[in-house]
Amino acid sequence: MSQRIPTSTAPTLEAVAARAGVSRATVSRVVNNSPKVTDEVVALVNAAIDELGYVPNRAARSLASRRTQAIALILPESAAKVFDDPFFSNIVQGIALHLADTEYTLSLLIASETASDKTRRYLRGGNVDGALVVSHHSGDHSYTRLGASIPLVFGGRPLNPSETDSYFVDADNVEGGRVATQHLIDAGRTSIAIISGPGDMPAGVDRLAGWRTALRGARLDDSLVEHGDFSPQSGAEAMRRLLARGVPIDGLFAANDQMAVGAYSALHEAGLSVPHDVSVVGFDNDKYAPTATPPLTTVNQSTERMGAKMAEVLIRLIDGDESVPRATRLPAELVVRASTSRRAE
Amino acid sequence: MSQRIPTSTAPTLEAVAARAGVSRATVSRVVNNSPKVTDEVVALVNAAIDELGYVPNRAARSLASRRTQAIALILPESAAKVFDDPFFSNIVQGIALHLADTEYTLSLLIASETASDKTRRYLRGGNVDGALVVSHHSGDHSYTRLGASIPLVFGGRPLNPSETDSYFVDADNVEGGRVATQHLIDAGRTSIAIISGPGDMPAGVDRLAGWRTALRGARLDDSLVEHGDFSPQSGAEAMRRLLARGVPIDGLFAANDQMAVGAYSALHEAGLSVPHDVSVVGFDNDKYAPTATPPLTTVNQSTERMGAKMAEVLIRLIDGDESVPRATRLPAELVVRASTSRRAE
DNA sequence: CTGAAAGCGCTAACAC
DNA sequence: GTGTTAGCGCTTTCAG
Repeated sequence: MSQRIPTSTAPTLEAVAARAGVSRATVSRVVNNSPKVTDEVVALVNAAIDELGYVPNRAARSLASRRTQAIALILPESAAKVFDDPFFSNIVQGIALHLADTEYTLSLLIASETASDKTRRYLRGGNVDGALVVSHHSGDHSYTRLGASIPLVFGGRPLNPSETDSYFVDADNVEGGRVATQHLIDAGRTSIAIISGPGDMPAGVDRLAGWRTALRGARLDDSLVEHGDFSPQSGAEAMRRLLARGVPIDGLFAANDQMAVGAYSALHEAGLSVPHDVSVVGFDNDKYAPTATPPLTTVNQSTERMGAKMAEVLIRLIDGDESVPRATRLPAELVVRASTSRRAE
Repeated sequence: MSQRIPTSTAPTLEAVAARAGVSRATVSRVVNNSPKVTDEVVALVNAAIDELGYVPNRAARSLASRRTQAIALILPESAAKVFDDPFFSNIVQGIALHLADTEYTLSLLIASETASDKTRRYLRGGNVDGALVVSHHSGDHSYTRLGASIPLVFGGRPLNPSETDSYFVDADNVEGGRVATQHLIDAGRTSIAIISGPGDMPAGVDRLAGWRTALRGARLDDSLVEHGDFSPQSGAEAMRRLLARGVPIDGLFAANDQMAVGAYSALHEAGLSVPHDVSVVGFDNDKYAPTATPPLTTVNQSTERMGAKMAEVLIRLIDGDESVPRATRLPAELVVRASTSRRAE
């Protein structure tokens, strides 16, 4: 009554073999879709499998084949805020959904920076066939070295060019920033500021680069730059600093939606209306964007698709596919909402 | 160049044994903290482990010990919205953080209702030592049967009393509902309505029961009930129906924050002010609560702690702890904000 | 195309 | 306390 009896009900491959009147090797072949088995035998074995409700034991399989059929997702952020951020949520979701169609299992590792040693051991211990590393910060590319012992795919490009030999998938931040800014330009805005991200985060750097490209292309001033840390508060503060410069501003590109919304309040304080006085474009198309007042024009980077793509690339890597490019960039598309409008002539 | 060479660098237990001059069994004992090993030998073995950078192979260990050191988290919701909901995000986080202190690994399973057969197979295939099942809906207790073959812990109590023999951890919704309502009563409110959840969701039912208990205790009318589906829209609609009854209402308890916020707009339409005319209490203390206008008084159910508790209970179950109670209820605490005020005399 | 045999790396009785 | 001996359930050469 009190012991957990080992599930004697779990049929083994051997039982299936006996039931089907073949050898264990053959059953194994069928289970693994080996092409070299007669159709008849396949049917026979499958019947036995169904009758017995056989499910292969993953540990045994993994021990014998030296593959785990599992991949790790490492979230090195300060754990406390990991899931608050829609960015992470969506990535996880994209990964999970992609994996649902495969035989792979997802192991979630929240590696607080201090525990990253434990994490390393885990990854090197043959627990997973590969790992996905996601972070907003670039420092977390400290995992890079592990790439030698196990396939690794990063979400977001590495900041450091010397680490350019790691695999990553990233939104096309440069192009996204360019398109966002061009939209402002096309609407007749001529004094366009940016609230950029921290200088050590590739996403921020790249979006800034896109903004600059667009402005230079239109021969407009590209000196209206302030930095935030992607939080709404920092967006509001950056906006105040921009306004304090005394230069009239009629367009704003914020490197993410949260800062854009923060900027809203600073603009409001200053008696400026959005989009009339200042048109605003954000980035991310997170769930606050459509419900902001006014709804925010932004760049959609489909984080979910990014997660799926990361999983896809990793699996190809695990399968030894040599043709996978180091960098995969996902297209960024503009989503126009009410925060931008043509400038009245 | 093109093959993924098996990590020949991974030292085995045998190598450690040789290095330390002991048997493999002894190394195994040390690795597993067996009490019956001399301190000297332990030191010797650990030294060898460090020098070699030995990491036990999980598959082998699991095959031999018949334990996987992994647990599954099953999210049976329509996958699309799983991570949008802070409820899930926080639970996952709580689980992940708790597990970080253990030897257990978390496998994420997003089981779309249709795929639940694949999920069952997975769970029965000896892939995990136990599983956590989280859902807003009660139908998902369809996993209950699996409880016989593998330890299972549910998030949220089962709706059906016949399933009362499964393990679950839940917020104390009844008490939470009572406290929320009592707060309104204490503030001098005498006509207190509720926007409850769907009748088939335990959380809704329990919160309603708490509301009723408080009102009856104060001998107040408990007929002002309308149901919503936990969405803001449904909250607004339910509020309109309540107002349409023609009975003056000066207090409202909404079964979750999102419906409370929905009710805000309906009250606003009707020209009623919060908290002056109608004081409002929500439930969940989700992230919209503090930023609503006015900030919402609500019941905090600490979903993150719930996740952690679920993991804790499951692990105790896996360890054969017989003393774990079937039900674990987490205290719900009132968080007072500006949406409630004393009624002017 | 199928079977036989040899492990994968570790744990768990059982002896000593 | 420590070593010996069997496997855990599966994959994988190697024959046939």
